Amino acid sequence: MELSTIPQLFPAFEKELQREIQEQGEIRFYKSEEQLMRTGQYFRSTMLILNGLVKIYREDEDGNEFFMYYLQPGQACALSMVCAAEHKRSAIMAKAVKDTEIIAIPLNFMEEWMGKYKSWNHFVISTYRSRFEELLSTIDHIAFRGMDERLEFYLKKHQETMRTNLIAINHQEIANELNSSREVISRLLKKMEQFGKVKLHRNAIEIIQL
Amino acid sequence: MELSTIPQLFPAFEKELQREIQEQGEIRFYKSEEQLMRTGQYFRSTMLILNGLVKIYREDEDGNEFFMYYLQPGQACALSMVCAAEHKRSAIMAKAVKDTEIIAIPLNFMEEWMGKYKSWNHFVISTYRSRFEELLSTIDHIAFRGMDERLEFYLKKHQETMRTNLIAINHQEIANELNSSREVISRLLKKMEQFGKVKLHRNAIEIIQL
DNA sequence: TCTGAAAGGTGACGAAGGTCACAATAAGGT
DNA sequence: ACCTTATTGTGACCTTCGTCACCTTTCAGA
Repeated sequence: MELSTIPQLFPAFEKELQREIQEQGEIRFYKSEEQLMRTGQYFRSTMLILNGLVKIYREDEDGNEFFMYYLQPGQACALSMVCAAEHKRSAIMAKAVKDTEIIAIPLNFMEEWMGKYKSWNHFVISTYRSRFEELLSTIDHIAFRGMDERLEFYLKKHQETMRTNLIAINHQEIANELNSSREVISRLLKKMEQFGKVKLHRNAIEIIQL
Repeated sequence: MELSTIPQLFPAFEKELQREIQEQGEIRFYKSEEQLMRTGQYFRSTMLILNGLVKIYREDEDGNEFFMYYLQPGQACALSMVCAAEHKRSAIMAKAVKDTEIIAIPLNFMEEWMGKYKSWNHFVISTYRSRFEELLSTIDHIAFRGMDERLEFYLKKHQETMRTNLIAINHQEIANELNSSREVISRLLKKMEQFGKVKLHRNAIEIIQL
C-alpha cells in the first residue's frame, strides 16, 4: 500500500524524492491509543503520517497532559523535526487515535534532502509554519478564553477532524485533554445541552449546533 | 555601522549573502516603545534585528495583549516569515523596548535566497525552531502554572535579557503583559518581597533572589 | 512649597474553576 | 436477573484571580 500512498499524499515531492522516501523510510504501525512518542524521548527520525490520525499533547513534569493539535495523513510532526535536528529530548507526546501508519525518515536523510530536494525543503518549512499557527491559536484559547469556550472549540475540532457528529469520548478524558477536571466538564456540557448545542449520551456526545 | 554589524551578527552567512542583505535590505530605526508591527497588518518583508531589543506580543480581538518572547540582535521574527510567505495578516504585535535598528528583507529575496544560500535556509529553519520552543514554553506556563510562578518567570526573563537586577517597570505594565490586573500583580509582588525575593521601588523592581 | 497626577496599597466581593464526597445510572459479564 | 464497575450528576466548599472603591505615597512641575 505504501507504493500508492506516498505519491498520493505527497504529490508535490519529486518522483526521485518519493522513491527515496520509500527506500529509506521505515514504515511503522500503531494501534489506536498507542503512543508514537513520549515526553523525554530522543528522536532519531522524523515521522510522516500515512494514514490514521494522531493527537499531539504537551505534558508537564507532574504528568498533566494538554491537547494541542491533530496530525492528519500527509502531515509531519514538526516537533520530531525540531528535536531530531537539535538532538534534544521530545517536549511533547503523540498518540494515535485511530490505527495509524507512519513512515519514519532517519535524521541524516532529513538533512541531506533539505539541500537536495526543493520540495522537501518547502515541506519542512511549511510544516513549521502551520504548526506555528496552531500553537498561536492554542495560546489564544488558554490565555484569553474561559473553559466553556475552550470546550466548545475542542468539540468543534473533534467534529471537523473526525467528520462525525457523534463524538465517542467520556468526560474524564476531555478534562484531561483540556487540563481541567471531570466535574467542571460535566457541568459545562450539561449547560451546553440545556442550550441545545449538544445531546449527551453515555460515552458519547452528539453535536447538535455549535 | 551596518557594514560591520552584519558579518558580526550573522557570521554563518556566506560573504555573498551578507553583501546581498546589505544591498537589498532596508535599514529601519525604531525608538524605544515604538511598534514595529501591528496585529492585522500585512507583511512585505521579514525583519532581522541588528541592535536594540524587541518584545513580541499576542493580541486578541478585544485588545488584550500578552507577552510571548524577546527578540535579540542576530535574531529574526519568525512570524514575519510565516506571514510574509503566506500573505497573511500579522497575528502578533512587536514593540521595541530599546532604541532598535532592524534590516527589512523583501519577501521575494527571502524566497530566492532559500534556494540560493544554504546558510539562509538554515537560518530560517533554526529561527522557526527556536521560536517554536519559546511558544511551547509559553504554553506550559499559562496552561500549567499559576500567576505567581508566571510572574517570577517573567521577572527572571527580563533580568536575563536586560542583564540587570533593577527592572524599570510599573505594576500596571506587568499586569498587561501577563494579561492579569494591577492589583493581583501588586499583591503577588508584595508577597515576593516578604519572601525576600525582590525589593520594591517606585517604578522599579530590584531582583534579590529568584 | 503646593498641588495634581501617577503609582502603589488594601479590603470587599464575585465568578470561574478545582476538589471532595457521595448519589444515581447504565452496561456488560456471569 | 444480579452484581460489579464505569460513568455521570450534584452539592458543598475552597482557592485563585479579576473588579471595584477608595486610600496613601511619591514626585515633578508650577
